[in-house]
Amino acid sequence: MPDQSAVVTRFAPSPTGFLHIGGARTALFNLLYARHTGGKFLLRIEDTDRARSTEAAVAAIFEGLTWLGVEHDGEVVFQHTRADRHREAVAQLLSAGHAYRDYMTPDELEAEREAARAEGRAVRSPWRDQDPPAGSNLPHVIRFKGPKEADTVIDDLVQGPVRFANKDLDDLVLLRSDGAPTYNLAVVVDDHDMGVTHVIRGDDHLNNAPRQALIYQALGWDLPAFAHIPLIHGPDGAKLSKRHGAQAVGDFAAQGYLPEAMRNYLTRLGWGHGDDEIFSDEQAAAWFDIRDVGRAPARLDWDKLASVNAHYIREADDARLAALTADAHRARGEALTDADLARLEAAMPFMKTRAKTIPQLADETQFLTARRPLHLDDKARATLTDEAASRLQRLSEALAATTSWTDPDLDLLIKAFAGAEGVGLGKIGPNLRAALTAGRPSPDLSKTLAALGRDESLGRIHDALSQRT
RNA sequence: GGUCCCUUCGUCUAUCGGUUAGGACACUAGAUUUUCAUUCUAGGAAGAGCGGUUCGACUCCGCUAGGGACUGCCA
Repeated sequence: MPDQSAVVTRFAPSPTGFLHIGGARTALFNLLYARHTGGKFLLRIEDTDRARSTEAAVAAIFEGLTWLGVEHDGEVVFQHTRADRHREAVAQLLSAGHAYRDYMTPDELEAEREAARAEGRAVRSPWRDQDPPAGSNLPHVIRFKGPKEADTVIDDLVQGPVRFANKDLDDLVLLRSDGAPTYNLAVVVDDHDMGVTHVIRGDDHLNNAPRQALIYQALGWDLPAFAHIPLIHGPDGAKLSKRHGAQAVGDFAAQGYLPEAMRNYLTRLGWGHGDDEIFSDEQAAAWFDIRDVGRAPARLDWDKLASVNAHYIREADDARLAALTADAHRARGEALTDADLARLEAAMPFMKTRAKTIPQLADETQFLTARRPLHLDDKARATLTDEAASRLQRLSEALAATTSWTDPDLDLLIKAFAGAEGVGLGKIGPNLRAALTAGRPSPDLSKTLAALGRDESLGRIHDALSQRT
């Protein structure tokens, strides 16, 4: 016997563009709440507006959610396939006197809208309380006939109780003149039929909630719990848009953020669990309660996102990071060899602590994939005096002679060499580094040598020596 | 214009009437250091304003200001 009290949440995007980061967070909160309560998380595509919905947008939503790791339970519901069921609900409303046919022309509607705005009242149709015109074959929409007295209170899980006066609510269009159902009708019917118990969505829908609640009541259905979460804003506090650098989840993927970092960051944005900043998916599910979500819109903070990302990069598998970093190199037009790939992976344990994003990791590993001969700049050449060059030559010979080309041993070798030469590392490091990387950032010299390998290292030193003027 | 929502360090947040208002990111200073980073230590930084309620308000109420959403035969 199914548990009648089990929680069912859903994410219901409309496929009219990319998957917005705010939508992604809404999906994440729905997922988290479902996991927290042991319930189900469903996905529904709100494509009742056939003209604006596209296949590409549907694909972008699936792709974005998959990348983020927000996986739904059960089959995806496409809202437009349920139009007959929606019309059935409207027929029920009509026969019960909770809906009416509205024959206003576009011009009449426009005039009424202006009048209503000027008078500071809700839009009203004269057909609400009038018999259909003669013939009644005329084009018309079907509107909900809501009560005009009393109040409707939405006991929102995030916003608290919110009271709306019914007289301020206009009569929603349920069916368009072509017979197609509208959003406000479809959400109610679908959420009910899908058994949704908790409607968690952006707070841009808070004003729709009372109208939808009235439809539930007219249909004789129980109301789900509502939770309207604040939207995500850009760093400047304005609604997130293109000029903020990213708004689609695909943008974040392309900019080198890891999905697990995005989940952590997005969960923490607008929600908190004491002082916890970094937490696993399991912890998030265990701690997350929709009631703890904040009521104020949160701003996207690139620095903090980068910091969280840096943490997850350090935790990530080396082979996975090497592959992502290789992709970033290729995206810059570099052709990588198998040797490059091998070096990338071997170097990852100590390279991944140096970057906050994948593109940065590509920057940091440039010294690995650069092609011989590396070109020394004037300054580097100038530092390669006769004395420095002959010392570098001796170091090269010492390196060539070693039988253990590993980080700790190379480190010992360099220090022993400096001791034998009677100079500090400062007399050796800069020249060796210039020869090895030609100014590119690189880790400890011993690590740089180890990552490059014996042949490449020796070759680069040889190249540098031959560039003396 | 109308309806509704929001307001703690620069940012994300903790606090659920009594705290030196805590943490994280960012920032500043110092230490470490063969480049660039990292790491470590220390530091500055907040309750929008005004009235109430209360022995006592960041926490409760009201007003003001500022931000935002909606006001579609879009979702």
